[in-house]
Parts: sequence; C-alpha cells; structure tokens
Amino acid sequence: MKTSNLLLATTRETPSDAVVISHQLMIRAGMIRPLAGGLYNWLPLGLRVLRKVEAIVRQEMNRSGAQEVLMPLVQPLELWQESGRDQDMGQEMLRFTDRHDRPFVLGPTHEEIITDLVRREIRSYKQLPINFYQIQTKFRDERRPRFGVMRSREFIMKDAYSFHLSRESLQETYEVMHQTYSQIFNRMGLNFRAVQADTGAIGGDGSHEFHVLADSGEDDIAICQNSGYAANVELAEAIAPSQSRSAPGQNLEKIATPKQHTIEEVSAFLQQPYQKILKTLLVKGADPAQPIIALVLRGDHELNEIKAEKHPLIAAPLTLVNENEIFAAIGCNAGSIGPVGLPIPIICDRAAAVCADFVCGANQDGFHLQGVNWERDLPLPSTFDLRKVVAGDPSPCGQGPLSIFKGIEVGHIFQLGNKYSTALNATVQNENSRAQVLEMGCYGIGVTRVVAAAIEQNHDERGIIWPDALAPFQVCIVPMQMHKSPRVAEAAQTLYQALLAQGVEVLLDDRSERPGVMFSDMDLIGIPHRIVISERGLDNGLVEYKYRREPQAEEIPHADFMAFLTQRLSEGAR
RNA sequence: CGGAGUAUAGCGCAGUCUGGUAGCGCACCUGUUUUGGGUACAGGUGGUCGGGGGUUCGAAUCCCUCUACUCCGACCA
Repeated sequence: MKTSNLLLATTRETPSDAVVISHQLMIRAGMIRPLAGGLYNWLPLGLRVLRKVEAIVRQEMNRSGAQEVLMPLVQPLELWQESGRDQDMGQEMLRFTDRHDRPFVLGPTHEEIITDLVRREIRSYKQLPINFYQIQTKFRDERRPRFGVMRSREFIMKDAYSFHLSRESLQETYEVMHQTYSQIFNRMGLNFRAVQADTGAIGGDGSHEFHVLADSGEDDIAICQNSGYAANVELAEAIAPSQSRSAPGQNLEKIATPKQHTIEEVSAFLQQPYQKILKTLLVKGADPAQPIIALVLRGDHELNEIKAEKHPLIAAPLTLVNENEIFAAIGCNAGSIGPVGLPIPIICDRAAAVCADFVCGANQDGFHLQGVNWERDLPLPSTFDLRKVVAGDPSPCGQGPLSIFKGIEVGHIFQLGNKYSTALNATVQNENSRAQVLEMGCYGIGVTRVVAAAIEQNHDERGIIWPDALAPFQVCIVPMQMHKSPRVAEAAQTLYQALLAQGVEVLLDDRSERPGVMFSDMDLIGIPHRIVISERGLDNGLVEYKYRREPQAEEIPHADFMAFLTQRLSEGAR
C-alpha cells in the first residue's frame, strides 16, 4: 500500500471529548471516527488492525476444535421471554418491532439463539461435546458509552458456546478455552493475566476473566508475583490475619469529637492511625426480621460489596442504609456509629476482629470511644471476609504478598451449567435413550475492545506502538525527497516491490510531505519497522532502520539489508 | 437514571455578561519557499452561530422550548 492510496486521516489535535489515551490516539491516527454516542466508523487503518485481531482469534478458535457459525444481530424477543432474560436485560437491550408489529431486539449476546439452534440440531449425545463460535456485532444500549471503542454501544465480540453431557466434559472444554485464550493474547503480544472472577448471578463452577494490564483499566486485579495467582479484587479473599489479638492495654474512654465524622477527620483529631479506627456501615438485611445489619471494618480497609452480599444476613444487591434510616434506628448520624451497644446484628471483618485498643463511634453524635476491646467491652461478633484486599496483603495462595494492578477486561470464560438449556429445554438423548439437559459453557472476547486495550498498553508521547501481530502494516518506507531525487524514488520503489513480493505488509509513504510530517505520521500510527531511504544513505551504501519501540535508528549496509529485515520481522512476530 | 456542563467553519476555540459588519489557530486549496522531526510567507475556499418559537428597528448574544453530545455518579459481559 502507498500512502497516496490510503485514507491517512491523521490529525494533530485531539478531540476534546476523548479522555482515555486509546480513544485519543485512535482518532488522531485516523483509525475511527465517531458517528453518534457509542457508535464509530472504522476507517481503513483501524479496520486493518481489527481484522488482525479477528484473524488471530479465528485461527486459534479453529485450532481448538470450535466451529464457526454466524447468528443474526436481530433476534425475536420471544426467545428472550422464553429464557426469562427479557426482564433481566432491561433497557440495555434495544427493542423494536418490524412492519408486522412483531417484537425484535438487537442482540446484546447470543446465548438464547445458540441454545435454540442446538436444541433443534443436536439430538444425540454422540454429537457432544461441541463448541460453536462466531465473530459478530453486538449491541448494548449502554447507559453511558465512554472511552471510545472500549465501552461503545455497538461492538464486535467473539462469542463461543460449548455443550456437554456432563460437568466433567464442560470442565475439559473450559480448560481448552483457557489455554486457547492464553495463546490468543500471547500471540497478540499483550501483557495479560487470566484472573479468577466472580460468577455473578448465574453461579456455576468457574469463571476467569482475561485482563490486559494497563493503568487506565477499570478493574482492579490482585496478583501474587510468586505463584501466578490472580483474581479480580471483587473475588480475592482477604485471608484471616495470622496474628492473634493483643491483650487490652487501655481503658475504655468516651471522648468528645465534635464534628469529626470521616476516618480521616477522626484520625487527625485523635492522632490515631487509620488501622486503629473501626468504621461501622449499615446495610439492608436479607431477613425482614433483621432489616438492618452493621458491618465493621478497619478504617484503612474498604468494603467489598460483592463479598458482603454473599453473606446470608445481607440483602443482595448490597444496599447502604440512608441517613434518615440510620438516625431513626440508632439516633446518630453515619459518622458516629460504633459496634458497642449496637442493637442490631453485627458482622465484623476478620481484620477488624483482631484489633485491640481501637477507636469507634459512640452511637452519639460528637462522641467516639477510645481504648475499646472486643470481649472486654463488647462481645466479639461473627466474622466474615468483608473487605477488599489491598497491596501487601498475604495472598490466598500462601506464597507471598498481593500486588494490585489495573486491568482491562478483554475476555471472559464461564461455566454456565444448565441455566439456558433448562429454560429453553435443550436436551439430547443419552446412552439410555432418555432426554438429558445439556451442560453449557460460554467464552467471550471483546474484539473491538482488544484494539483499544492494546493501545492503552502500548503507546508513547508520539503515538501508538503496535505489537507486530496487530500492526496495520509491518513496515513503512519513508523516502527523503523522493519527488526530487530519482535515485531515492527508484531505491524506495525497488525495496517496496521486493517486500511486497515477500508478502510483507509494507506502507510506502510516497506523499510529497516534509520528512517531519512523514516521521510524525508513521510514529503516530505505530508501524513497528521503519526504513528511511535517502540520498545520504545511498551515497554511503546504507539503509536506515528503526524499530518503533527502540529509541535509536541503525544504519545497515545495503547488501545485508533484506536479510537483516527478515530477521527483525521474524523476531517481531515471535 | 440522578447531578453538572457544552453546542459558533472539518478539528480546537474566542465572541454571549453589556444586542449593532461572524473571528482566531490547525486542516484544506493556489503560488513561492523549505527539505532528516508537524517549515515560512502571501492569497484563497469553507458558517442556517444545534433545531423551533418569542422579545426587539435589529439576536450567535436576551427569554421559552426541543434535541444532541460530554463529564461526574449509579450501573455493567
């Protein structure tokens, strides 16, 4: 490809509404253009990258034994009513009617469709296990699309669905998908982690998310560097403290703390560290007889809502009690609650349970208690893992401390069990000629999101730095003064043709632009391998080569150049 | 969905308070210049000032209304 034939729609300025770097760079590099909220046109350069991602996904899915299908974006609402998810999806699913007034939806996902297909086509256990996938557009009417293609309304997803007679078979395919996903993201050259994930409302035995590590990620991931343990912070267990509680050393004392509410304020006022102060949060209870439950955590710890709502006494979804209800129940405001003498059930985080001589609210505005000790001043309540893990916590694997990283979720694999197959009555005949409900797994990759995530992880102040496997072109040729120098023009053309003949994806910048413009554009769009052809180089029998990721260019003797470049290209593709 | 904000040339913005000839930078076109990191000069194209309604001799500017977009929050494979 020559730049004269390519819509190289680079811009110097960043649109003001793009806040994350990938969104800014995708627009500046001319990969995408916004059409409407959460909807984007993919320009030629961006589409080349998107196709790279798809190709790798497709190859590896095929290699895993999965079969590609294509299911409609438009789906009858009826199937969603049959599965019961019509209600669950709510406004996120775009609904409309056709000319005959029949209700349809734009598919936010395809579990219902594939399950319907399978119940019609798969009759015998002998056809199992089977795994179908597609690379298809989804539409989710996000409340708030943002971050460009990272969270858009229309996006491309690879989704796969496997069907099994047994849990064991499902587990096997799940493992295969786990390996396949690792292979996919490795081939893409991304720094990622497979992390244990919450299975959410669907339940089931296992779920892993695949996260690309990047500071701009929306999710927190706890990683143990020693063992490779990785879990979403939502899930990561804060293991019980190994040290036991110290003996009481102070007397219980009630202190006036006028207008001190937050942990920060109380800490400064009483000159006590955060971890000596316990906070008490009131949440709604699951049992109407116990409508309010108190949760006690150390001041430096944060409540993990996902964990908390798994407690049988706590209502799910977790709901904090509002100020009015707090005052009605306790007689003070939120910043002054404490566990001492509290007339409602108390659940204490395990770390808070080993605190001694701590500070807490006195259940009276303007007062705190100091020198409080469990079992001496109040009974030790039941304990539970309520908090989010923090960096430095011991890992549940027992092999070292946890670090916290930010991640962008690009893949999710899930053992669904029989939720959809039961709802839609997807069965096969088993060996005993009896109808048996299928076990099901689902496996997604956010194809468009991968493109953005790759940029989040690979960029500098000049622009994108594509991993070789995702780059829209492998090589760019930047000739100096090509339009004035027949020698340069000829050398550039010769090299261009030679690379094309070898099947290298090469972009020749044949524009009559200043060198600075060409360099800036090539850096911005992130072509990994850059070759500069100049009079100066030709005079000395040298060709300049620069790898986008490296700071320095090198001069290579002309005679050795093709071999050199071939070597560099194979290293990049490694 | 709650809160806040924005809408003026393809992009980024000023002008709005205090009504009176629609501007700047980038981009684009012409020409000259320059040629190893977004060059310089000169000239030029491009606008229903988001839509509708109102006030006024006169509205980008004041009032009403609608729409779209963005940010924060809540939510989320």
